[in-house]
Amino acid sequence: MTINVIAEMARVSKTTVSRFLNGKFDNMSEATKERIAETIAELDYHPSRQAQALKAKNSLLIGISVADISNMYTSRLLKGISDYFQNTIYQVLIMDGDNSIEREYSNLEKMVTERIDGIILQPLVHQPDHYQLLIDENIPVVQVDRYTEPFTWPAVVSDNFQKSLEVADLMKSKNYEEIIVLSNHINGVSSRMNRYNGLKTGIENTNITIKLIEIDDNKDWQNTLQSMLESPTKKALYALNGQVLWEIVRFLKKHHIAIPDDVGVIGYDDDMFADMISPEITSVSQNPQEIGRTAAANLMQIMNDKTTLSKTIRIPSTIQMRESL
Amino acid sequence: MTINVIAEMARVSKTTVSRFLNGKFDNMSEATKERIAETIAELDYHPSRQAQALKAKNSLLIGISVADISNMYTSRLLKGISDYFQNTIYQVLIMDGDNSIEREYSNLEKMVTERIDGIILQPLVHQPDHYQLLIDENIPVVQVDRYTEPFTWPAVVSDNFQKSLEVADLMKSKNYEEIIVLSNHINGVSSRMNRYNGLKTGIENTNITIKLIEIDDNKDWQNTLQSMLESPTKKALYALNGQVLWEIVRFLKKHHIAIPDDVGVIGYDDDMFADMISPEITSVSQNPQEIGRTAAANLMQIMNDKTTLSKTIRIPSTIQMRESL
DNA sequence: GTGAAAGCGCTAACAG
DNA sequence: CTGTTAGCGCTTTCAC
Repeated sequence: MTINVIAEMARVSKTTVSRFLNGKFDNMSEATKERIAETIAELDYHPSRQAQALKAKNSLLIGISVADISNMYTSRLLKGISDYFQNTIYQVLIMDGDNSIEREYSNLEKMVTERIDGIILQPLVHQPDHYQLLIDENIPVVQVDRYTEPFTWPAVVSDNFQKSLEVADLMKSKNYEEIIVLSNHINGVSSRMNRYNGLKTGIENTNITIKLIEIDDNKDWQNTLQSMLESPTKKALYALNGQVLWEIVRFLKKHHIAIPDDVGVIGYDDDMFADMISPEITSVSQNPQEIGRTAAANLMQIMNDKTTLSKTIRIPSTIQMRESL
Repeated sequence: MTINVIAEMARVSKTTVSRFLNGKFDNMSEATKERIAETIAELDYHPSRQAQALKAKNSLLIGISVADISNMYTSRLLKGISDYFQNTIYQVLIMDGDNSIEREYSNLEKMVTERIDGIILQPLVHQPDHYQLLIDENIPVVQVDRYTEPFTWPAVVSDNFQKSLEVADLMKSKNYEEIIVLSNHINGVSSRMNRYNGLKTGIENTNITIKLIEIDDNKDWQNTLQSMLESPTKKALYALNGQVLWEIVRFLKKHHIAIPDDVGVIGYDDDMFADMISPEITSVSQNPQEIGRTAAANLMQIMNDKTTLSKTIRIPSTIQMRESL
C-alpha cells in the first residue's frame, strides 16, 4: 500500500497525492481532492514515516532515556512527557537504562541510529564527556531529574538544594542532634548531591552532626544503621529517595524502633502511601509529571528555535508535614 | 554522515561498505575490511535506520500500547518488555492510552504510520472489531493483562478467574457472609470480569452474597459503601486492582473502620506497601514483569514464524496471606 | 574481491 | 491545476 497505488487508483500522479497528504490544496481541483480522499479512505492508506523521514531528514522520533523504568518517579515523569508529545507530530522512543551505564550508552547509540530528533535524558553519569556521542551528533538534549557538570545541556529538576535547607530548618526547630542520611550512591547523581549538600549547608554553625550511609556501597547498611542508632543523641533519618525511604521504614518496623520517639524520619517522594502508614511519614513531594511536561516543552522549543537555552529549570517540591518527624 | 562519505573516504564503493555493515565478509580482503572499519570508527558513523527500513520493509520498531503509563503495574510490565527487547535488534515505541479510547486509537494509527513490526497491546476495548485497523494491516499482536473476545490475538494474562476461586475459598473458610467487590468499570475489561466471575463461581451454593460497586460509574461510591457497611452481617471488601485497594484502605482509615474486625479486606496487586501498614493487607500479587517478558517473547516468535499461536497464556499470581482478612 | 545500477516510498523543484 | 524527474541512504542483483 504505497503512494503509487493511491496515485494510480485516483488517476493522478503521486506528486498530487503527496500534495494532498501534506495539505497543499492551493491549486487542487475539488474533484481531484475528493477522488484522492476517497481512495485513501477506501484503502485505509497511511504514508510511510520511514520514507518521509528519509526525505525530510527528520525522524519525528524523540528518545527518552530513563535510569529505571520500574519506578514510581519514572512512571509519573513519563506520563508528563507522553502527555506533551501526544498532541505533536513526534513519537516517543522510551529506553530503560536499568541503572547500567553500559546499557544506557548502548541505548543512546541506538537512538543515534534511529536518527531521533531530540533526547530527554536522565543521565546515569555526571561527566558530560561520557555523552560526547550526543554532542558530536549535535542532538538537542534536555536533562531531567539530574544534570551533568560542567554545563552542557539544560536540565529540568526539583529544587533539591533549597528544599534540603528547609529540611535542615525543620531539624533545628525540632532539636534533632544527629541526622543520618541514607541514599543510593551519591557521587555523580546531582539530585542526591544537592539534597545532601543542602542539608549540610543548612546545619552549618549548629551542633547537629550528619552521617551518611550509601546503601549500595554497603550491603551491610542495616547493621551500620543499627549501631548508629545505639547512641543516646536525638536522631533523625533522611532518605534521599522513595525506595530508600520505604526500606528504612520497613527496617524500623521490623526492629520495633518507634517513629518518631526512637528516631525521626523524613524522606523524598511522597508516594500515595506516606499518609497511610502509622505514623504518617513526613516527606518531600516532587512533581515528576510537571518535570516531564516542562522538559518536553523545552526540548520542543530547542528543536524549533535551534536556540539552546542555557539554564537549569527548577520545579518546586513541597514538604508534606506529617507525624514522623 | 552517510554511507557514501564512508565509501569515498575508504576508497571503496558503497556496496562494499554495506557488505561490511551487514557482516558479509565472505569475499572481502583484510585490507579493505580494516580500512572501512577505521573510517567508520573515525567518523563515528551510524547507518540510518530509516533508509534501512525503507529498503528492508521492516522498521524494527515494536509498539507498546498501555492503558495508563503512570501506574505501578504498567511500570513493571514495561520493565519486562524492555528487558526482553534490549538484546534484540528491535526498538520499543511506548504509547500511553491514558485510559482514553480515542487516544488509544490515535496511538495505534501512529504505530501503523511508523510501520511498526509488531504490537503489544493492553486493550481498552473488548470488541476486536474496534481494532480492525490492525487486523487489516496484518500486524502481529500480542495482548497483555486483558484480551478481546471472541479470540483474535494471543494474550498473556494473570490467572484471574482461578485466583478468584481461591479468594472465594478463603471467604468461605473465614465465614464471611457478604462480599463487596470494588472495581473500576468491569465491562469490557477481561481481567476484571474474570476476577469478578471467579468469585461468583466460587461462592455458588453457599449463602454468601456479593455486591458490586463500580467506582467510576458512581462518584458517590463512598456513601454507597458506607451504607452497605451498616448491616450487621460479616463482610469483606474485595478490590480488583491496586489503586482501588488503596482508595478503600484510605477510606476505612479515615472513617475509623477497623480492619479486619469491622470489615475484612483483600485486593489485587501486592505493592511494596501492603505489608507496611497496620494491619498488613492480604493481597493478590501478580507478576507483571513476567507477563511483559512472556508477551515480548511470544511476539518475537509470531513475527519470526508467521505462525499466530492461538492461545491465552496465564501467568500465575499468588495470594499473600496477611492480617486484613 | 569489488562495483554499477536499480529501487524501496516519499517530497519538491521545475516545467507546462 | 498537474505531472516529470531527481534524489534522500541504504541493500542487492548482476556483472566483471
